[in-house]
Amino acid sequence: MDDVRRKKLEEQTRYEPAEVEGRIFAEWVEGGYFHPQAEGPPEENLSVAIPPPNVTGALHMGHALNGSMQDALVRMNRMRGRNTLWTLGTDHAGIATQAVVEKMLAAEGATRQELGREAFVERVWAWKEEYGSRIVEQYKRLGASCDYESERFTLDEGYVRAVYRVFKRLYDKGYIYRDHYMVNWDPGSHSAISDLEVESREVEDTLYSIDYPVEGSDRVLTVATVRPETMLADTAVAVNPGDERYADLVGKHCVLPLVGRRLPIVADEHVDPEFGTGALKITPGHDPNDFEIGRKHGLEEIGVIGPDGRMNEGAGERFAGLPAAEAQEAVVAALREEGRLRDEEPYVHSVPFSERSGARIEPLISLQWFCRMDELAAPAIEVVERDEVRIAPERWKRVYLDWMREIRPWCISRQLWWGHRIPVWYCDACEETYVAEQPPERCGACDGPLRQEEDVLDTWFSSALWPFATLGWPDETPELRAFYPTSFLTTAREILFLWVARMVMMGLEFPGDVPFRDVYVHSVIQARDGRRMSKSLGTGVDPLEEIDRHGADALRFGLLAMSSTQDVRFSDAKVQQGADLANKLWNASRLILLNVKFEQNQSRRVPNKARQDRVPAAAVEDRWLLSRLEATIGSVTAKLEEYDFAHATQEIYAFIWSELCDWYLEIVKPRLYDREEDVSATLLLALERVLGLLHPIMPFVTEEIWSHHPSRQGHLAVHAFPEPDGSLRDPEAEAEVRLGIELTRRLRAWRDLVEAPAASVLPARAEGIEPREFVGRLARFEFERNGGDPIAAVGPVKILASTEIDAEAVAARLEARREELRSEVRRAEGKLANERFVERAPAEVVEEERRKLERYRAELEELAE
RNA sequence: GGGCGCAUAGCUCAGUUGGGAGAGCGCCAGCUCGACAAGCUGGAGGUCACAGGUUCGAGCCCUGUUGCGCCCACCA
Repeated sequence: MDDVRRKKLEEQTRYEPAEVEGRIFAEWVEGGYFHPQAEGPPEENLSVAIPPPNVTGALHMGHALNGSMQDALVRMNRMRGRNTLWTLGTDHAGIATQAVVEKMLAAEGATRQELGREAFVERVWAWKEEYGSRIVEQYKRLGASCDYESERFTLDEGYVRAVYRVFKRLYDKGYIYRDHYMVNWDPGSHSAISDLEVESREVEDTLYSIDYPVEGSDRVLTVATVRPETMLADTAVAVNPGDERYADLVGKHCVLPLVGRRLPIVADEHVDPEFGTGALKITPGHDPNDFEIGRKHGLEEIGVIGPDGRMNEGAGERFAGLPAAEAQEAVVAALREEGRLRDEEPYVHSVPFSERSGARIEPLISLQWFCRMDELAAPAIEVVERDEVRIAPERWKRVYLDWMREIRPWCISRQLWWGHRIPVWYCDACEETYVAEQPPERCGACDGPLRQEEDVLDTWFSSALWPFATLGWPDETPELRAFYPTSFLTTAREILFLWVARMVMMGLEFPGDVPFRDVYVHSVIQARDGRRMSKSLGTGVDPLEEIDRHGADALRFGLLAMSSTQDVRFSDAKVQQGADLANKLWNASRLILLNVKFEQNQSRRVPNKARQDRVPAAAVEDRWLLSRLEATIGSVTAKLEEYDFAHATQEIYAFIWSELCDWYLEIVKPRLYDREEDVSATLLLALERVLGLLHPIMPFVTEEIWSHHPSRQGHLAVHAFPEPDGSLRDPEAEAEVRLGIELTRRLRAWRDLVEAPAASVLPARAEGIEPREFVGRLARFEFERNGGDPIAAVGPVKILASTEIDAEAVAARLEARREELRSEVRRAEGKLANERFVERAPAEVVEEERRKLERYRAELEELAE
């Protein structure tokens, strides 16, 4: 060790993540450790495709948690020698990105329409080049070991080819089609959106009851609606076929107030006779249900509200041009004037809103592209049923399957400019349509000019191809051969349908295999107060601030420790715990590295009685430590493999803090200061294995400490992960040291109870056992062969009279313990007196109870006055 | 309307197949012990939401109730 580095170890009593992290990360990247060769079969390799963050995005806690999980598993497998790829990239995020750039334009007083499509798209690209890598840089801060050398983007050249290939093939199979259909129109983003991008919220509206006169009669049908302005588009009135009140009216007509249109009265099961009057106005142009009913009965479809949210010509001169909300007031006023408004009352109901823009959805009929899902879903259902794609926790498997079995056509076209422009060309002259991966020159039929479809594809259409498009599909690339299918996906449940399900369908349809073997659905980290973390609520916790404050390792540890299968509140204490652990490990390492005896040729020595060629004379505590570490490695590794990060972190924390630092280091300090060989070998080996085990979770501090370890050859990031080594297990050593620890604890507790001065060394005599040396040292007792009368007993240890101890405190303590024991004896006796317990409980449980009773009685006797 | 999840220490959460309730933080008391005061040692603190049931025995299994959260769904 050179002097400068040694000096650093000696002087730096606190671990400083800020000083370490940037430097270490640069070393990893320089080492090229994160960029694998495309070799070997996928089942031997490990690959993960990062859920691509939006280019507009900033790293939030969800990314940080997800990234911590993936990185833990990726790093563990890389260290195990698997050829490991973690694909990185970003998503063009159509609506979000377009909105950001439009906002910039607005600040300049411009609009995208003024700019024109081509110039606007150029502006977005320019924006992307400048700001789009922000989130990638933020992943680096987290320590994520992604392959930064081959970053992908859903709009890069190769990716577009994949998207067009998929579109063309699905079109040729007849799955993709164009239709006039009811869609969720988002007036905010000015585009259609899919069902999955709609959320419903409770809204208080007014329910209006309107009288529709029946033609040729003085009867009226009273219908109820919260959106009276849509009555202008009514084309029927429906009643339930079983409703006797209206049986005679079915087949007759109503007259639509204000408009005068004749509306057929139809019978349809959908109508609930219990609701209102049992008569339902039918507006196929502006209500999804009515649309269905309308198609069933062949009703006319009239649109009165346009994509701009204003009434169109169909609404009639009186209302055309008004925004829908104003039109509503005008229609109500007009109805009131005509005496058709029977009633109005407050009404709370759920209303669809756009998740993208927050605007209230305007259902309307428009010409859009759709993708039929039934055929794609069928195999995607099977692979999950057969666990070829395993979804954990189990309950999400059912959620996935339930949704897939009810899947409906997907509206894939968006009225945006930023995205994959749909690869369809129209000939206006002869009405031919061309779908192609490459733009056709001219119309093949009439040689006329072609015009490309204006719409772009839903962003999720391209995201669905992520696991294979990033690997070069549709080409048969070496990357695709080596890394597809990917190994696992960790994700938040909110994109289970939006993204995960669609990847499974597309993976099976195109490369022909599942996109990943495991899906782990992790918890959502809520704000500290239990609300959702959200920018608009101001409840977000910024991961980068946490990294600045506590270090990336601390944040990673904290997030993994607080993760769960259920939602959890963000816990500052867990992040702090991570920071404390990094500091603890740093200081323990200083103690070790500055005191061990080390020579090059003994670096791999393993003290263990089972390894006669090594150090047969190793002390029992050395064997205890290595055995405990071995158990911890096995358990932590298993937990990481089953995505149980919370318990993995807790176990490794407990091992380092309690067993390594609180016990082993304290026990061996005298030997360590003597630079004793066995203890040095034990500590160097243990430290190496601990650093390896913890590295996937806390990569920076472990790498930094490793840089001071005398056995170091190369970076820890590519050092061997500690493999299970059964020869290090030593149950006898574990049992023996455990007894010593127990005794030390009881003796310390006894001292505290009788308020013995902290620095005093008390006289004692051990009977029937020979306590290990450390017991007396750590508990501050001097064991004597003879000595005077005992004044108290702690297990096999008799404590002797001493001027340091208050006799009254001892007496009180003894009486308290006797009372405790008497109570335990009563409890055990009662239990054993219960014949049904003795008869029916398993023999070993009863036997255990008897043993306890004996123990309590023996101790009570020992303490008898 | 359907489905799922959650109620355990002051706080945030663990509790695997039923067999004397745990962690971290916080709190109390004591410690400048040659790594770490972001430390060390000891301690207090819980009718496991409520009510029934099954069982020799229930935080855990069953039924119901209450409260909170999430997802799905076309009742105007």
